[in-house]
Amino acid sequence: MVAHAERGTRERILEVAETSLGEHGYHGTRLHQIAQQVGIQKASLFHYFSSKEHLYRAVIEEGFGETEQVIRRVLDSEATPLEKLRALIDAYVDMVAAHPERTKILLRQSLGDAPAAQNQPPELQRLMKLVSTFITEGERVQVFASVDPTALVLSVIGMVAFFFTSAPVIAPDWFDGGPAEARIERIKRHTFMVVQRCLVGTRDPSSREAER
Amino acid sequence: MVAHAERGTRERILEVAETSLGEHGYHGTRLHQIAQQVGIQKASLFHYFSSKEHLYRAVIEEGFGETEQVIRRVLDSEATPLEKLRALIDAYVDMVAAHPERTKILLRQSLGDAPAAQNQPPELQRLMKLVSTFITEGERVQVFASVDPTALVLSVIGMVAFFFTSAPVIAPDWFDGGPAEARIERIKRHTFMVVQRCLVGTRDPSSREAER
DNA sequence: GTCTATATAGGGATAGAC
DNA sequence: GTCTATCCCTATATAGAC
Repeated sequence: MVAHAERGTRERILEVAETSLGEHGYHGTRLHQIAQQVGIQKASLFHYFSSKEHLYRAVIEEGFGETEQVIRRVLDSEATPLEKLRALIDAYVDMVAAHPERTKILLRQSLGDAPAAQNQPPELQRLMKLVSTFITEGERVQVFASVDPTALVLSVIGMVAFFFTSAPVIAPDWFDGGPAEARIERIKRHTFMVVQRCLVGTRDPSSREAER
Repeated sequence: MVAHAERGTRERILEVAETSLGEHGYHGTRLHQIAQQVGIQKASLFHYFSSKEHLYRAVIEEGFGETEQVIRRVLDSEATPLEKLRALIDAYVDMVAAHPERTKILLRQSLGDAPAAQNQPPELQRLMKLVSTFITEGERVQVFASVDPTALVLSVIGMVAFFFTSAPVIAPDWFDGGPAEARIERIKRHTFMVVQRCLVGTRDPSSREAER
């Protein structure tokens, strides 16, 4: 929102840490390297974050906070459920594409990459609820076909995250073919296709219009 | 296939290591703990594997080898493409359910959880090709609708893996409700539903029967 | 093949000057 | 608020006896 040509050291640390945590995971991340990339000494990190674990928390919270805002903005908008669905997927895919490291952290987090105690991230669960409630509501109003909403949301999160984080490794030909925008479009289209066929389903749209 | 009441120490190490690597990732895994769980001294591990990295490779190879066998068996069987599709999903879901740790390793591996050099696992890429070729073939013979086969395979891998590895953390209510068998069935049904709607698509089955 | 003991290194974290 | 120096611990790996 604000032009920040001059970002504070704290922000730079968070940014570099996000990349490193995504790339190497919590245990694979070296504070030494973060400091080096920021251009300060390792000891100086401890002026901003009292421990590696605190730094990790800060990164997580920033990432999820932003994601949640994006989701909420879409859900609170004035639009039909189907439009919201598309907007939701668009926004999510854009976010993942713009911040693949953040997505990797999300995936790692849900694989149990955390330092012991804090394995249950309330942020993630809250996000889940938010979206699956939307789908349940759509079902209730008979706009969506009846499916397991949680399963569907999990599917989409897993699928899209997998596209951007794992596909480069296990299907490089597919991923690297063409420019980034084309890839993003392709993934949006595919994802929406899948969701739509599940939620609007086998009945074709024309017959559904008549239904109401 | 063979009754193995007496397994060698090497096998026990591999088993324990698989669990630990799945749970904590490469960098989070402590050889000390593996040894402890096996019931030997840490130093004894080095009699079987010359380094942590070699142990990691061995675990990976064993896991993927078995997975590939399962997939091949299904693809080589005598069955219609649609039956194979269902068998493929069933087999994959069963495998993931039986070895969630192995699946976590797969996910971690594709997130880049490897010790530097070996980031490109040929096993994974080979597996991908195997399945997407099957789908392409089905398309060519006009049994399947025309979709991006790679995207679809990635979707299924990502989705199912996510169900078993991440859902327990981010949607515990959904995951833990009821006995394991019911959960596995639920996931199979959902996954097949998604794939079927994508591949067999909007045309309904009755009209397709007439087609051939 | 398994042990005890030890080498060696690297990583997180602190102390204290500037 | 950033630095240098250093503490302390833990982790991988090796040496060599049994």
